[in-house]
Amino acid sequence: MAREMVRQGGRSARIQSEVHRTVRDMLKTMDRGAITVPMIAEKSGVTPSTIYRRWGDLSELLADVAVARMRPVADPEDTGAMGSDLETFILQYAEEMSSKVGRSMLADVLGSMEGAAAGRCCQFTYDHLETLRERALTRGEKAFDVSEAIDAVIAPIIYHILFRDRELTIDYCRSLVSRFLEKCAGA
Amino acid sequence: MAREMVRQGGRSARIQSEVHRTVRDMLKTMDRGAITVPMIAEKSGVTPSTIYRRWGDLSELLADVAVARMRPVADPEDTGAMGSDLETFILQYAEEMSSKVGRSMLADVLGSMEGAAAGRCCQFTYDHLETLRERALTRGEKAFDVSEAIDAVIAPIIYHILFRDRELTIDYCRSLVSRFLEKCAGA
DNA sequence: CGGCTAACGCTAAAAAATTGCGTTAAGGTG
DNA sequence: CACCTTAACGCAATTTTTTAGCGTTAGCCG
Repeated sequence: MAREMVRQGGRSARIQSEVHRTVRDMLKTMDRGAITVPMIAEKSGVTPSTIYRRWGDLSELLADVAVARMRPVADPEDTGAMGSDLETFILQYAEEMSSKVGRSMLADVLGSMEGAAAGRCCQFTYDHLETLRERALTRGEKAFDVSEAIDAVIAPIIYHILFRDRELTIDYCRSLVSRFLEKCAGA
Repeated sequence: MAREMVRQGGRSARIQSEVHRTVRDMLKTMDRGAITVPMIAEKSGVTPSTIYRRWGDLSELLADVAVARMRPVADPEDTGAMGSDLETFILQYAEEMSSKVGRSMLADVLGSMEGAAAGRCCQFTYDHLETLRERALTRGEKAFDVSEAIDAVIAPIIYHILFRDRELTIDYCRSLVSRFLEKCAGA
C-alpha cells in the first residue's frame, strides 16, 4: 500500500495526549531549561525511545505542545463593532503572549526549525483577524486589511515580547490599535 | 577579595576567539541541528568541559557567537538625507537578517533565555536608528522617532522572517519605509 | 475474523553532559 | 621583578541522554 498511514486513534492518541499533558504540567511548575526527555517519559508512563521516535527531539516536542496550546478553541468575541472587536482581541492576545507561558510557547515554536510550527501558529492569528474582518464586512463596515493589521499591531507586540525591550502595557497596545484604525479610516 | 574577577587577556581570550571562529565556520558548512559541543571542542583544540563551564550550554554559546556577529563594525552609511539613509539601512538590515545565517543568528539569540542576548542585539538596531535620527537633526530635518520606526518597520520585518509567512521582497521593505516616512511627515 | 504494519516497549550501545581534582597562567602586590 | 592568589583550563571518571536493533502490541482495512 503506497499511501502513508498515520494512526490517529487508540493507544497512539492516548500517548500523545498524555505526553502533552505532562509537558504542560511541567512547564507550570519548573524551569524550561530543566526539562528533559527522560523526565517527561517517566511522568507520562512512556519509554524515552517512544518520544524520540515520534517527535525526534525535545525542541520539536515542545513546539508541538505549544502549537496545540495556541490552537484557538473559539472565535474571537463579537462586541458589535470592528473597532472594539479588534481591541478586545488584541488586548487578550497581548496578555496571553506576554505571560510566562506565552513567552515560553513563542520561544518553543520559534525554536523548532524542522516542523512548520511557526507557520501554523501565526496562521491562527491570521484566521482570527480574518474572522473579524469578515464580520465587519457583514455589518457593512469598512474593514481593515489583515496583512496590514499584522504589520501594524501584531508584529510590534511580538517584537517587544521577544526582545524584552519595552514594557507591554495595556495603554501601549490600545494605542497601536487606535492608530491603526485611524490610518485605515484615513486611507 | 570581594571583587568578581574576570580574565580578559591571554589564554582565555585566545580560546574564546578560537571557539567563536570554529562555530562561525561550522555554521557556514553544516546544518545547525547537527552541531554539538564535543565537535566544536575538537575543532577548536579545546576540551568539551571548558566550553560547558564557560558558556554552560550549546544554545548559550550560539547566542554569544550570534551577538558578536551582529555587533556593528561601523555606523550606517550617510547618503545625505534622512529618507535615503533609512531606506538604505533597512534594506541592508532586511537582507542580512533574512539570509540563512541571519535567520540562524536570530534563532540563536532568541533561544537563550539566560543571558541578555536578545536585549543586547536589539540595542544595536536601536543605536543605529538613533544615529540616523541625530544625523537628520544635525541636518535640520524633521527627524523620526526611533521607537516608532521599530514598530513600523523593524518589527514587521522581524516578524515575517521568524514566522516565514511572507516573502520579504525589496519592494515590500521599501513600502514599509516610505509609508512610515509619510506618516511622520503628516504628523 | 485475519492480515498488515505503524507504533510501542525493552535493551544495549553510543554520544553527550556533568563533576572532581590537579595544573596552568592572568593579574595584582610587596 | 619575584611572588601570591585564583580564574580558567585539561584530563579522566561518572552520570545522563540519545540512538538503534529487535521482538511485541494493537490500529486499520478488506
